[in-house]
Amino acid sequence: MTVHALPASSVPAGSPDPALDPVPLDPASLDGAGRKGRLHGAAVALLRERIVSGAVLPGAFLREKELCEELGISRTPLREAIRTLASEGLVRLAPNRGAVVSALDFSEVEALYQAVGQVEAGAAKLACRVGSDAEIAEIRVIHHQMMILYVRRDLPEYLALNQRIHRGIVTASHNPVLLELWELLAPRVRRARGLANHDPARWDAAVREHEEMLAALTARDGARLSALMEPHYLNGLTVIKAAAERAG
Amino acid sequence: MTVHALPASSVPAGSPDPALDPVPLDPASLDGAGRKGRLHGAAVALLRERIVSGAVLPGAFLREKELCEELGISRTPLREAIRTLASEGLVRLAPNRGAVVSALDFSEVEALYQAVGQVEAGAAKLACRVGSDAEIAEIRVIHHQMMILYVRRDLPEYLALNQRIHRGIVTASHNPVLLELWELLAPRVRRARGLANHDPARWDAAVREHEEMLAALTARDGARLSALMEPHYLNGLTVIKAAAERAG
DNA sequence: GGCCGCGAGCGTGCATACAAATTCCGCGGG
DNA sequence: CCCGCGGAATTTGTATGCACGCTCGCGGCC
Repeated sequence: MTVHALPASSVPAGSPDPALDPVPLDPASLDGAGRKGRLHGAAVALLRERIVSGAVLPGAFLREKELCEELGISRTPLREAIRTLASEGLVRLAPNRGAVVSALDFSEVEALYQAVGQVEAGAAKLACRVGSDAEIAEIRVIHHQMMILYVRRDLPEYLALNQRIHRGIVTASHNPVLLELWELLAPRVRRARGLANHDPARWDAAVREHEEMLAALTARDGARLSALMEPHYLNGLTVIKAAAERAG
Repeated sequence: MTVHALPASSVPAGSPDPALDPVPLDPASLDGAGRKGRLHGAAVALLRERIVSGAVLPGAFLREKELCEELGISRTPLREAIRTLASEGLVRLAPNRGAVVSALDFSEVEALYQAVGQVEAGAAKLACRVGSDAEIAEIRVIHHQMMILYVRRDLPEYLALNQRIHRGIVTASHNPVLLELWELLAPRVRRARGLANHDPARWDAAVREHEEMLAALTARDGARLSALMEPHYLNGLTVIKAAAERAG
């Protein structure tokens, strides 16, 4: 797993000292997901993307001073950003010793997928009961768009729409707590997914499962949709397990 | 809105100005649940207890300066504490407008109970599969202790053991993510429970359900235990709904 | 030669000062 | 009498300085 040892992926190698190049933040990371102030939310988004994408390795320490100079912000918003990441489970906080990017062994991923599957299964039951026709129709539209990307073998865009479908089902449950749990786990899922290169056979199977899921959702068969979604994530676990065993 | 006239439950009324009485924090709140430093963790525990117990009403603003003077700490750890509470869903963060204690109407509680029931149902299945005999035996012990408190009509202690049983089942699932989700939701559950005075009829029904749950757990019948636990919370919802309708 | 104690360096935890944003109150105009 | 507007006060967001705790390396001791 050759991840670059260079901690910063966004800073070009032109300026040797990041402190002399105080670009206040990458404006591209200024998405609407920021919670409070602009700096805090931007720092969360940037660091989260770095961890999820694997730009920083598990076990790496997040030193405040270093990140402050790199991002061009102060320690106060950075500390709050790190705390937010800790609540998402991406980093672990050691008392008086800072934050370390959490490990991601196979058992953790298995537990994560079980939990997400359970959340989605519960949301699926509710979505079939209380979801609006418009919401289900939108999911169907995204599904078909995703199928186009499947035949085109456009994996990144496929995964993006895939996530939107799953999120849409949880949203259709009209249960803000389930949605909150799902949003909390979503970054970790994206991170785990990056561990294994997507297996073509698994991709085909996942598409078939999605076809069945859409049918169950259209029929508003909550029990069937729930039974389909709960193992949906676990089915993909075998690929990750194989990759983890190859990597040691 | 008449939020508590007495801001501090721990500060005796002897000193009119809390700023002149910088008791650094109530040592009783210095429990081990604190995450990082002592001040931050203690502030979290104290504020959380206040919200859960209803000492501060929904919709009340958490003004930083006021709480700082009252707790005798600075704004930095207090802000991190508020952020932790926000991640637990006890307060909501408004950009540039501070933190407000989240509302708790019936639909929110219903969503919360559905979510917690789903998490516990998933954990129940796993606990029956991978839980150790020692863990199940401990749950059985607590169950019997709880039954003693039931016949004694000792509601507070009963609820404490009740929570330990539910937590024990999630722990026995050996799934740290499910446990994390459960711990995240637990304060909100305790808070919602305080809304309604416990109904005797519901108490009897809950005890019968717990008897069935213990039987299913002892038999390691995951499907049955899961089917029992998922509606277990929702059954108690009717009492809260009645209380909410009485209160308007 | 190996083990223990100790001090320097580093990094986090906390406190405080400054700045931006929002809200509320008062005033003038319609 | 109601609405719009401007300024001051309050409150959050950010930056920075100080102090404690931890780690690690060196010197002394067994």
